[in-house]
Amino acid sequence: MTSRANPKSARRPSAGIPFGEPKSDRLAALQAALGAHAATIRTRRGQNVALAVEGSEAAFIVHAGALTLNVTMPGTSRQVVAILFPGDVLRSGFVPREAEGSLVPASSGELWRLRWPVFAELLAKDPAIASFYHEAINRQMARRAIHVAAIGQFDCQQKVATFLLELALRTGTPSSSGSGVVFDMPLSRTEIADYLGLNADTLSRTMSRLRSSGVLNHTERNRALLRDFRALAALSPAARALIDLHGERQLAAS
Amino acid sequence: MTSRANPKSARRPSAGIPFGEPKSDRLAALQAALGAHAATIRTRRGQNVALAVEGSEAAFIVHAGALTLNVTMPGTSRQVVAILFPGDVLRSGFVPREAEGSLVPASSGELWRLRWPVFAELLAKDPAIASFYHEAINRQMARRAIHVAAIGQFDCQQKVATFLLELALRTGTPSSSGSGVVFDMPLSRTEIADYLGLNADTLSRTMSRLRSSGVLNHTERNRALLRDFRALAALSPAARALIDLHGERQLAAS
DNA sequence: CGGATTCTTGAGCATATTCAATTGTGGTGG
DNA sequence: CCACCACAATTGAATATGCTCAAGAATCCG
Repeated sequence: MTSRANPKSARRPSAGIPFGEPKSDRLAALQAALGAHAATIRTRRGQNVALAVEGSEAAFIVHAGALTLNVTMPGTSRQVVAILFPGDVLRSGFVPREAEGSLVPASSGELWRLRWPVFAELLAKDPAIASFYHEAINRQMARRAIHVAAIGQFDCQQKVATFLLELALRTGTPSSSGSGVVFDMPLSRTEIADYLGLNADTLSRTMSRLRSSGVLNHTERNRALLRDFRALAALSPAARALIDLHGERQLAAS
Repeated sequence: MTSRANPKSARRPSAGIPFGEPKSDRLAALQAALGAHAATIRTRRGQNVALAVEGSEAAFIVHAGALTLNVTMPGTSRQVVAILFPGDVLRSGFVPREAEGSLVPASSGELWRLRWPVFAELLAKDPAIASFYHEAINRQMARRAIHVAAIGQFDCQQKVATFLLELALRTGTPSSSGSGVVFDMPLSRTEIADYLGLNADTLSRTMSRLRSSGVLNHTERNRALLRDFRALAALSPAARALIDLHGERQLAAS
């Protein structure tokens, strides 16, 4: 990982856009290191994953698929606190009690679960696991900072643009037809709205506007084609931060 | 630490309200364990604390005082991502690059700083340090979840009530005159507004309303007297979650 | 193909923002 | 000690942005 305050980091905002590639090799190595300590959970959209194992704290590692981490305060609608993708880590204590926390798969995938004390032990013993964990926490904290800034300061269109950008960077692949990016839409409109602190109606309107302006294009129900990446990036104040964050791995390889 | 999903945790929402007490003993023990590895930084309100040491990542531990962690996306106003109090931990990687991150003391206090690799080493070697760190991350993640829910879903009054509640629980002490709680207001109106994703004008209006309804009372400039804790708690959907989160230490002692 | 769910879209409304004027506070120097 | 300044906080009136509610269209699923 490059150092944070490197005065001139080798980012190329105008050149190739760095899209997330599966880090399956690294996760596979991790799985080997975790050995028999981790329970594998196959996830299916909408089911509820229990945040604790038999009353004790647990650690989760996302292997495949996407999940939403939700919180609901009494009298208000649900808030999607984070969207978890492969490589992300969750400790059940990250969700406040008395807040109706829930972990809900947005698509089918796989999850590894360990009891926290066991995982803590592994963290102390295995430097590779520790490094993975600290990296993951680092990334997730940074992502949350961007998320907080988005829901706190952005207007509706900026929020939506930021969300689409995030999705494109994390799960998108360059489209076969050249200039665009295609990516899955694992979340429903309501879920996206709850993630962005928006009304579902307002969100729908905004996305329609993006579609009619030619930036976006729904091919199928749960799939999107981003026609103009640059135009979308120009709509999101967080574009540079997001590209920097998600392009990190790509940079290391270049 | 109590297990997260203990079916009937021994919380007493209606009985005594658990206010934060200084954990100076635990922090003192930590300081001893950190030994000569940590640099001590005295903070003064408004100064800017560099997030990196000579270009490499750093870890910070708050010993005294309060700090704001800020992020500013181009074209939008600053967002206060978190307010850090004694016992909180920050790794410079938690702040996304390209987001104009800054760490700014809200009051005078003290900060310990280590190079990240050194701290990571200590984490692996010293179980007490590891446990402290994981606890801190746990708490901060949970707090951020509440914060996200607040800026995403709450209306103006709920946001303000939640903020005041958080401050009262984290830094307040029962007032000498009996029923109230007094606490410092380390943040300016603008900073509070940026923390809550509100306009400073709107915030001021809302606080005036709370004051005229008798819940709140400014004694001096940077000090507040919370007259009616229960009334304020009733205004915040996050009240239960916050009390649960900040009352934990108190419970352990009881 | 029908029924349920999700998504879209419009019209009216409410809440928070903007902008500007005013008051209050703290610091500095005469 | 007071006058002065700069800055922070308060408040009002007008505006705008996103929300609510309700109806219709599209999509999914059995």
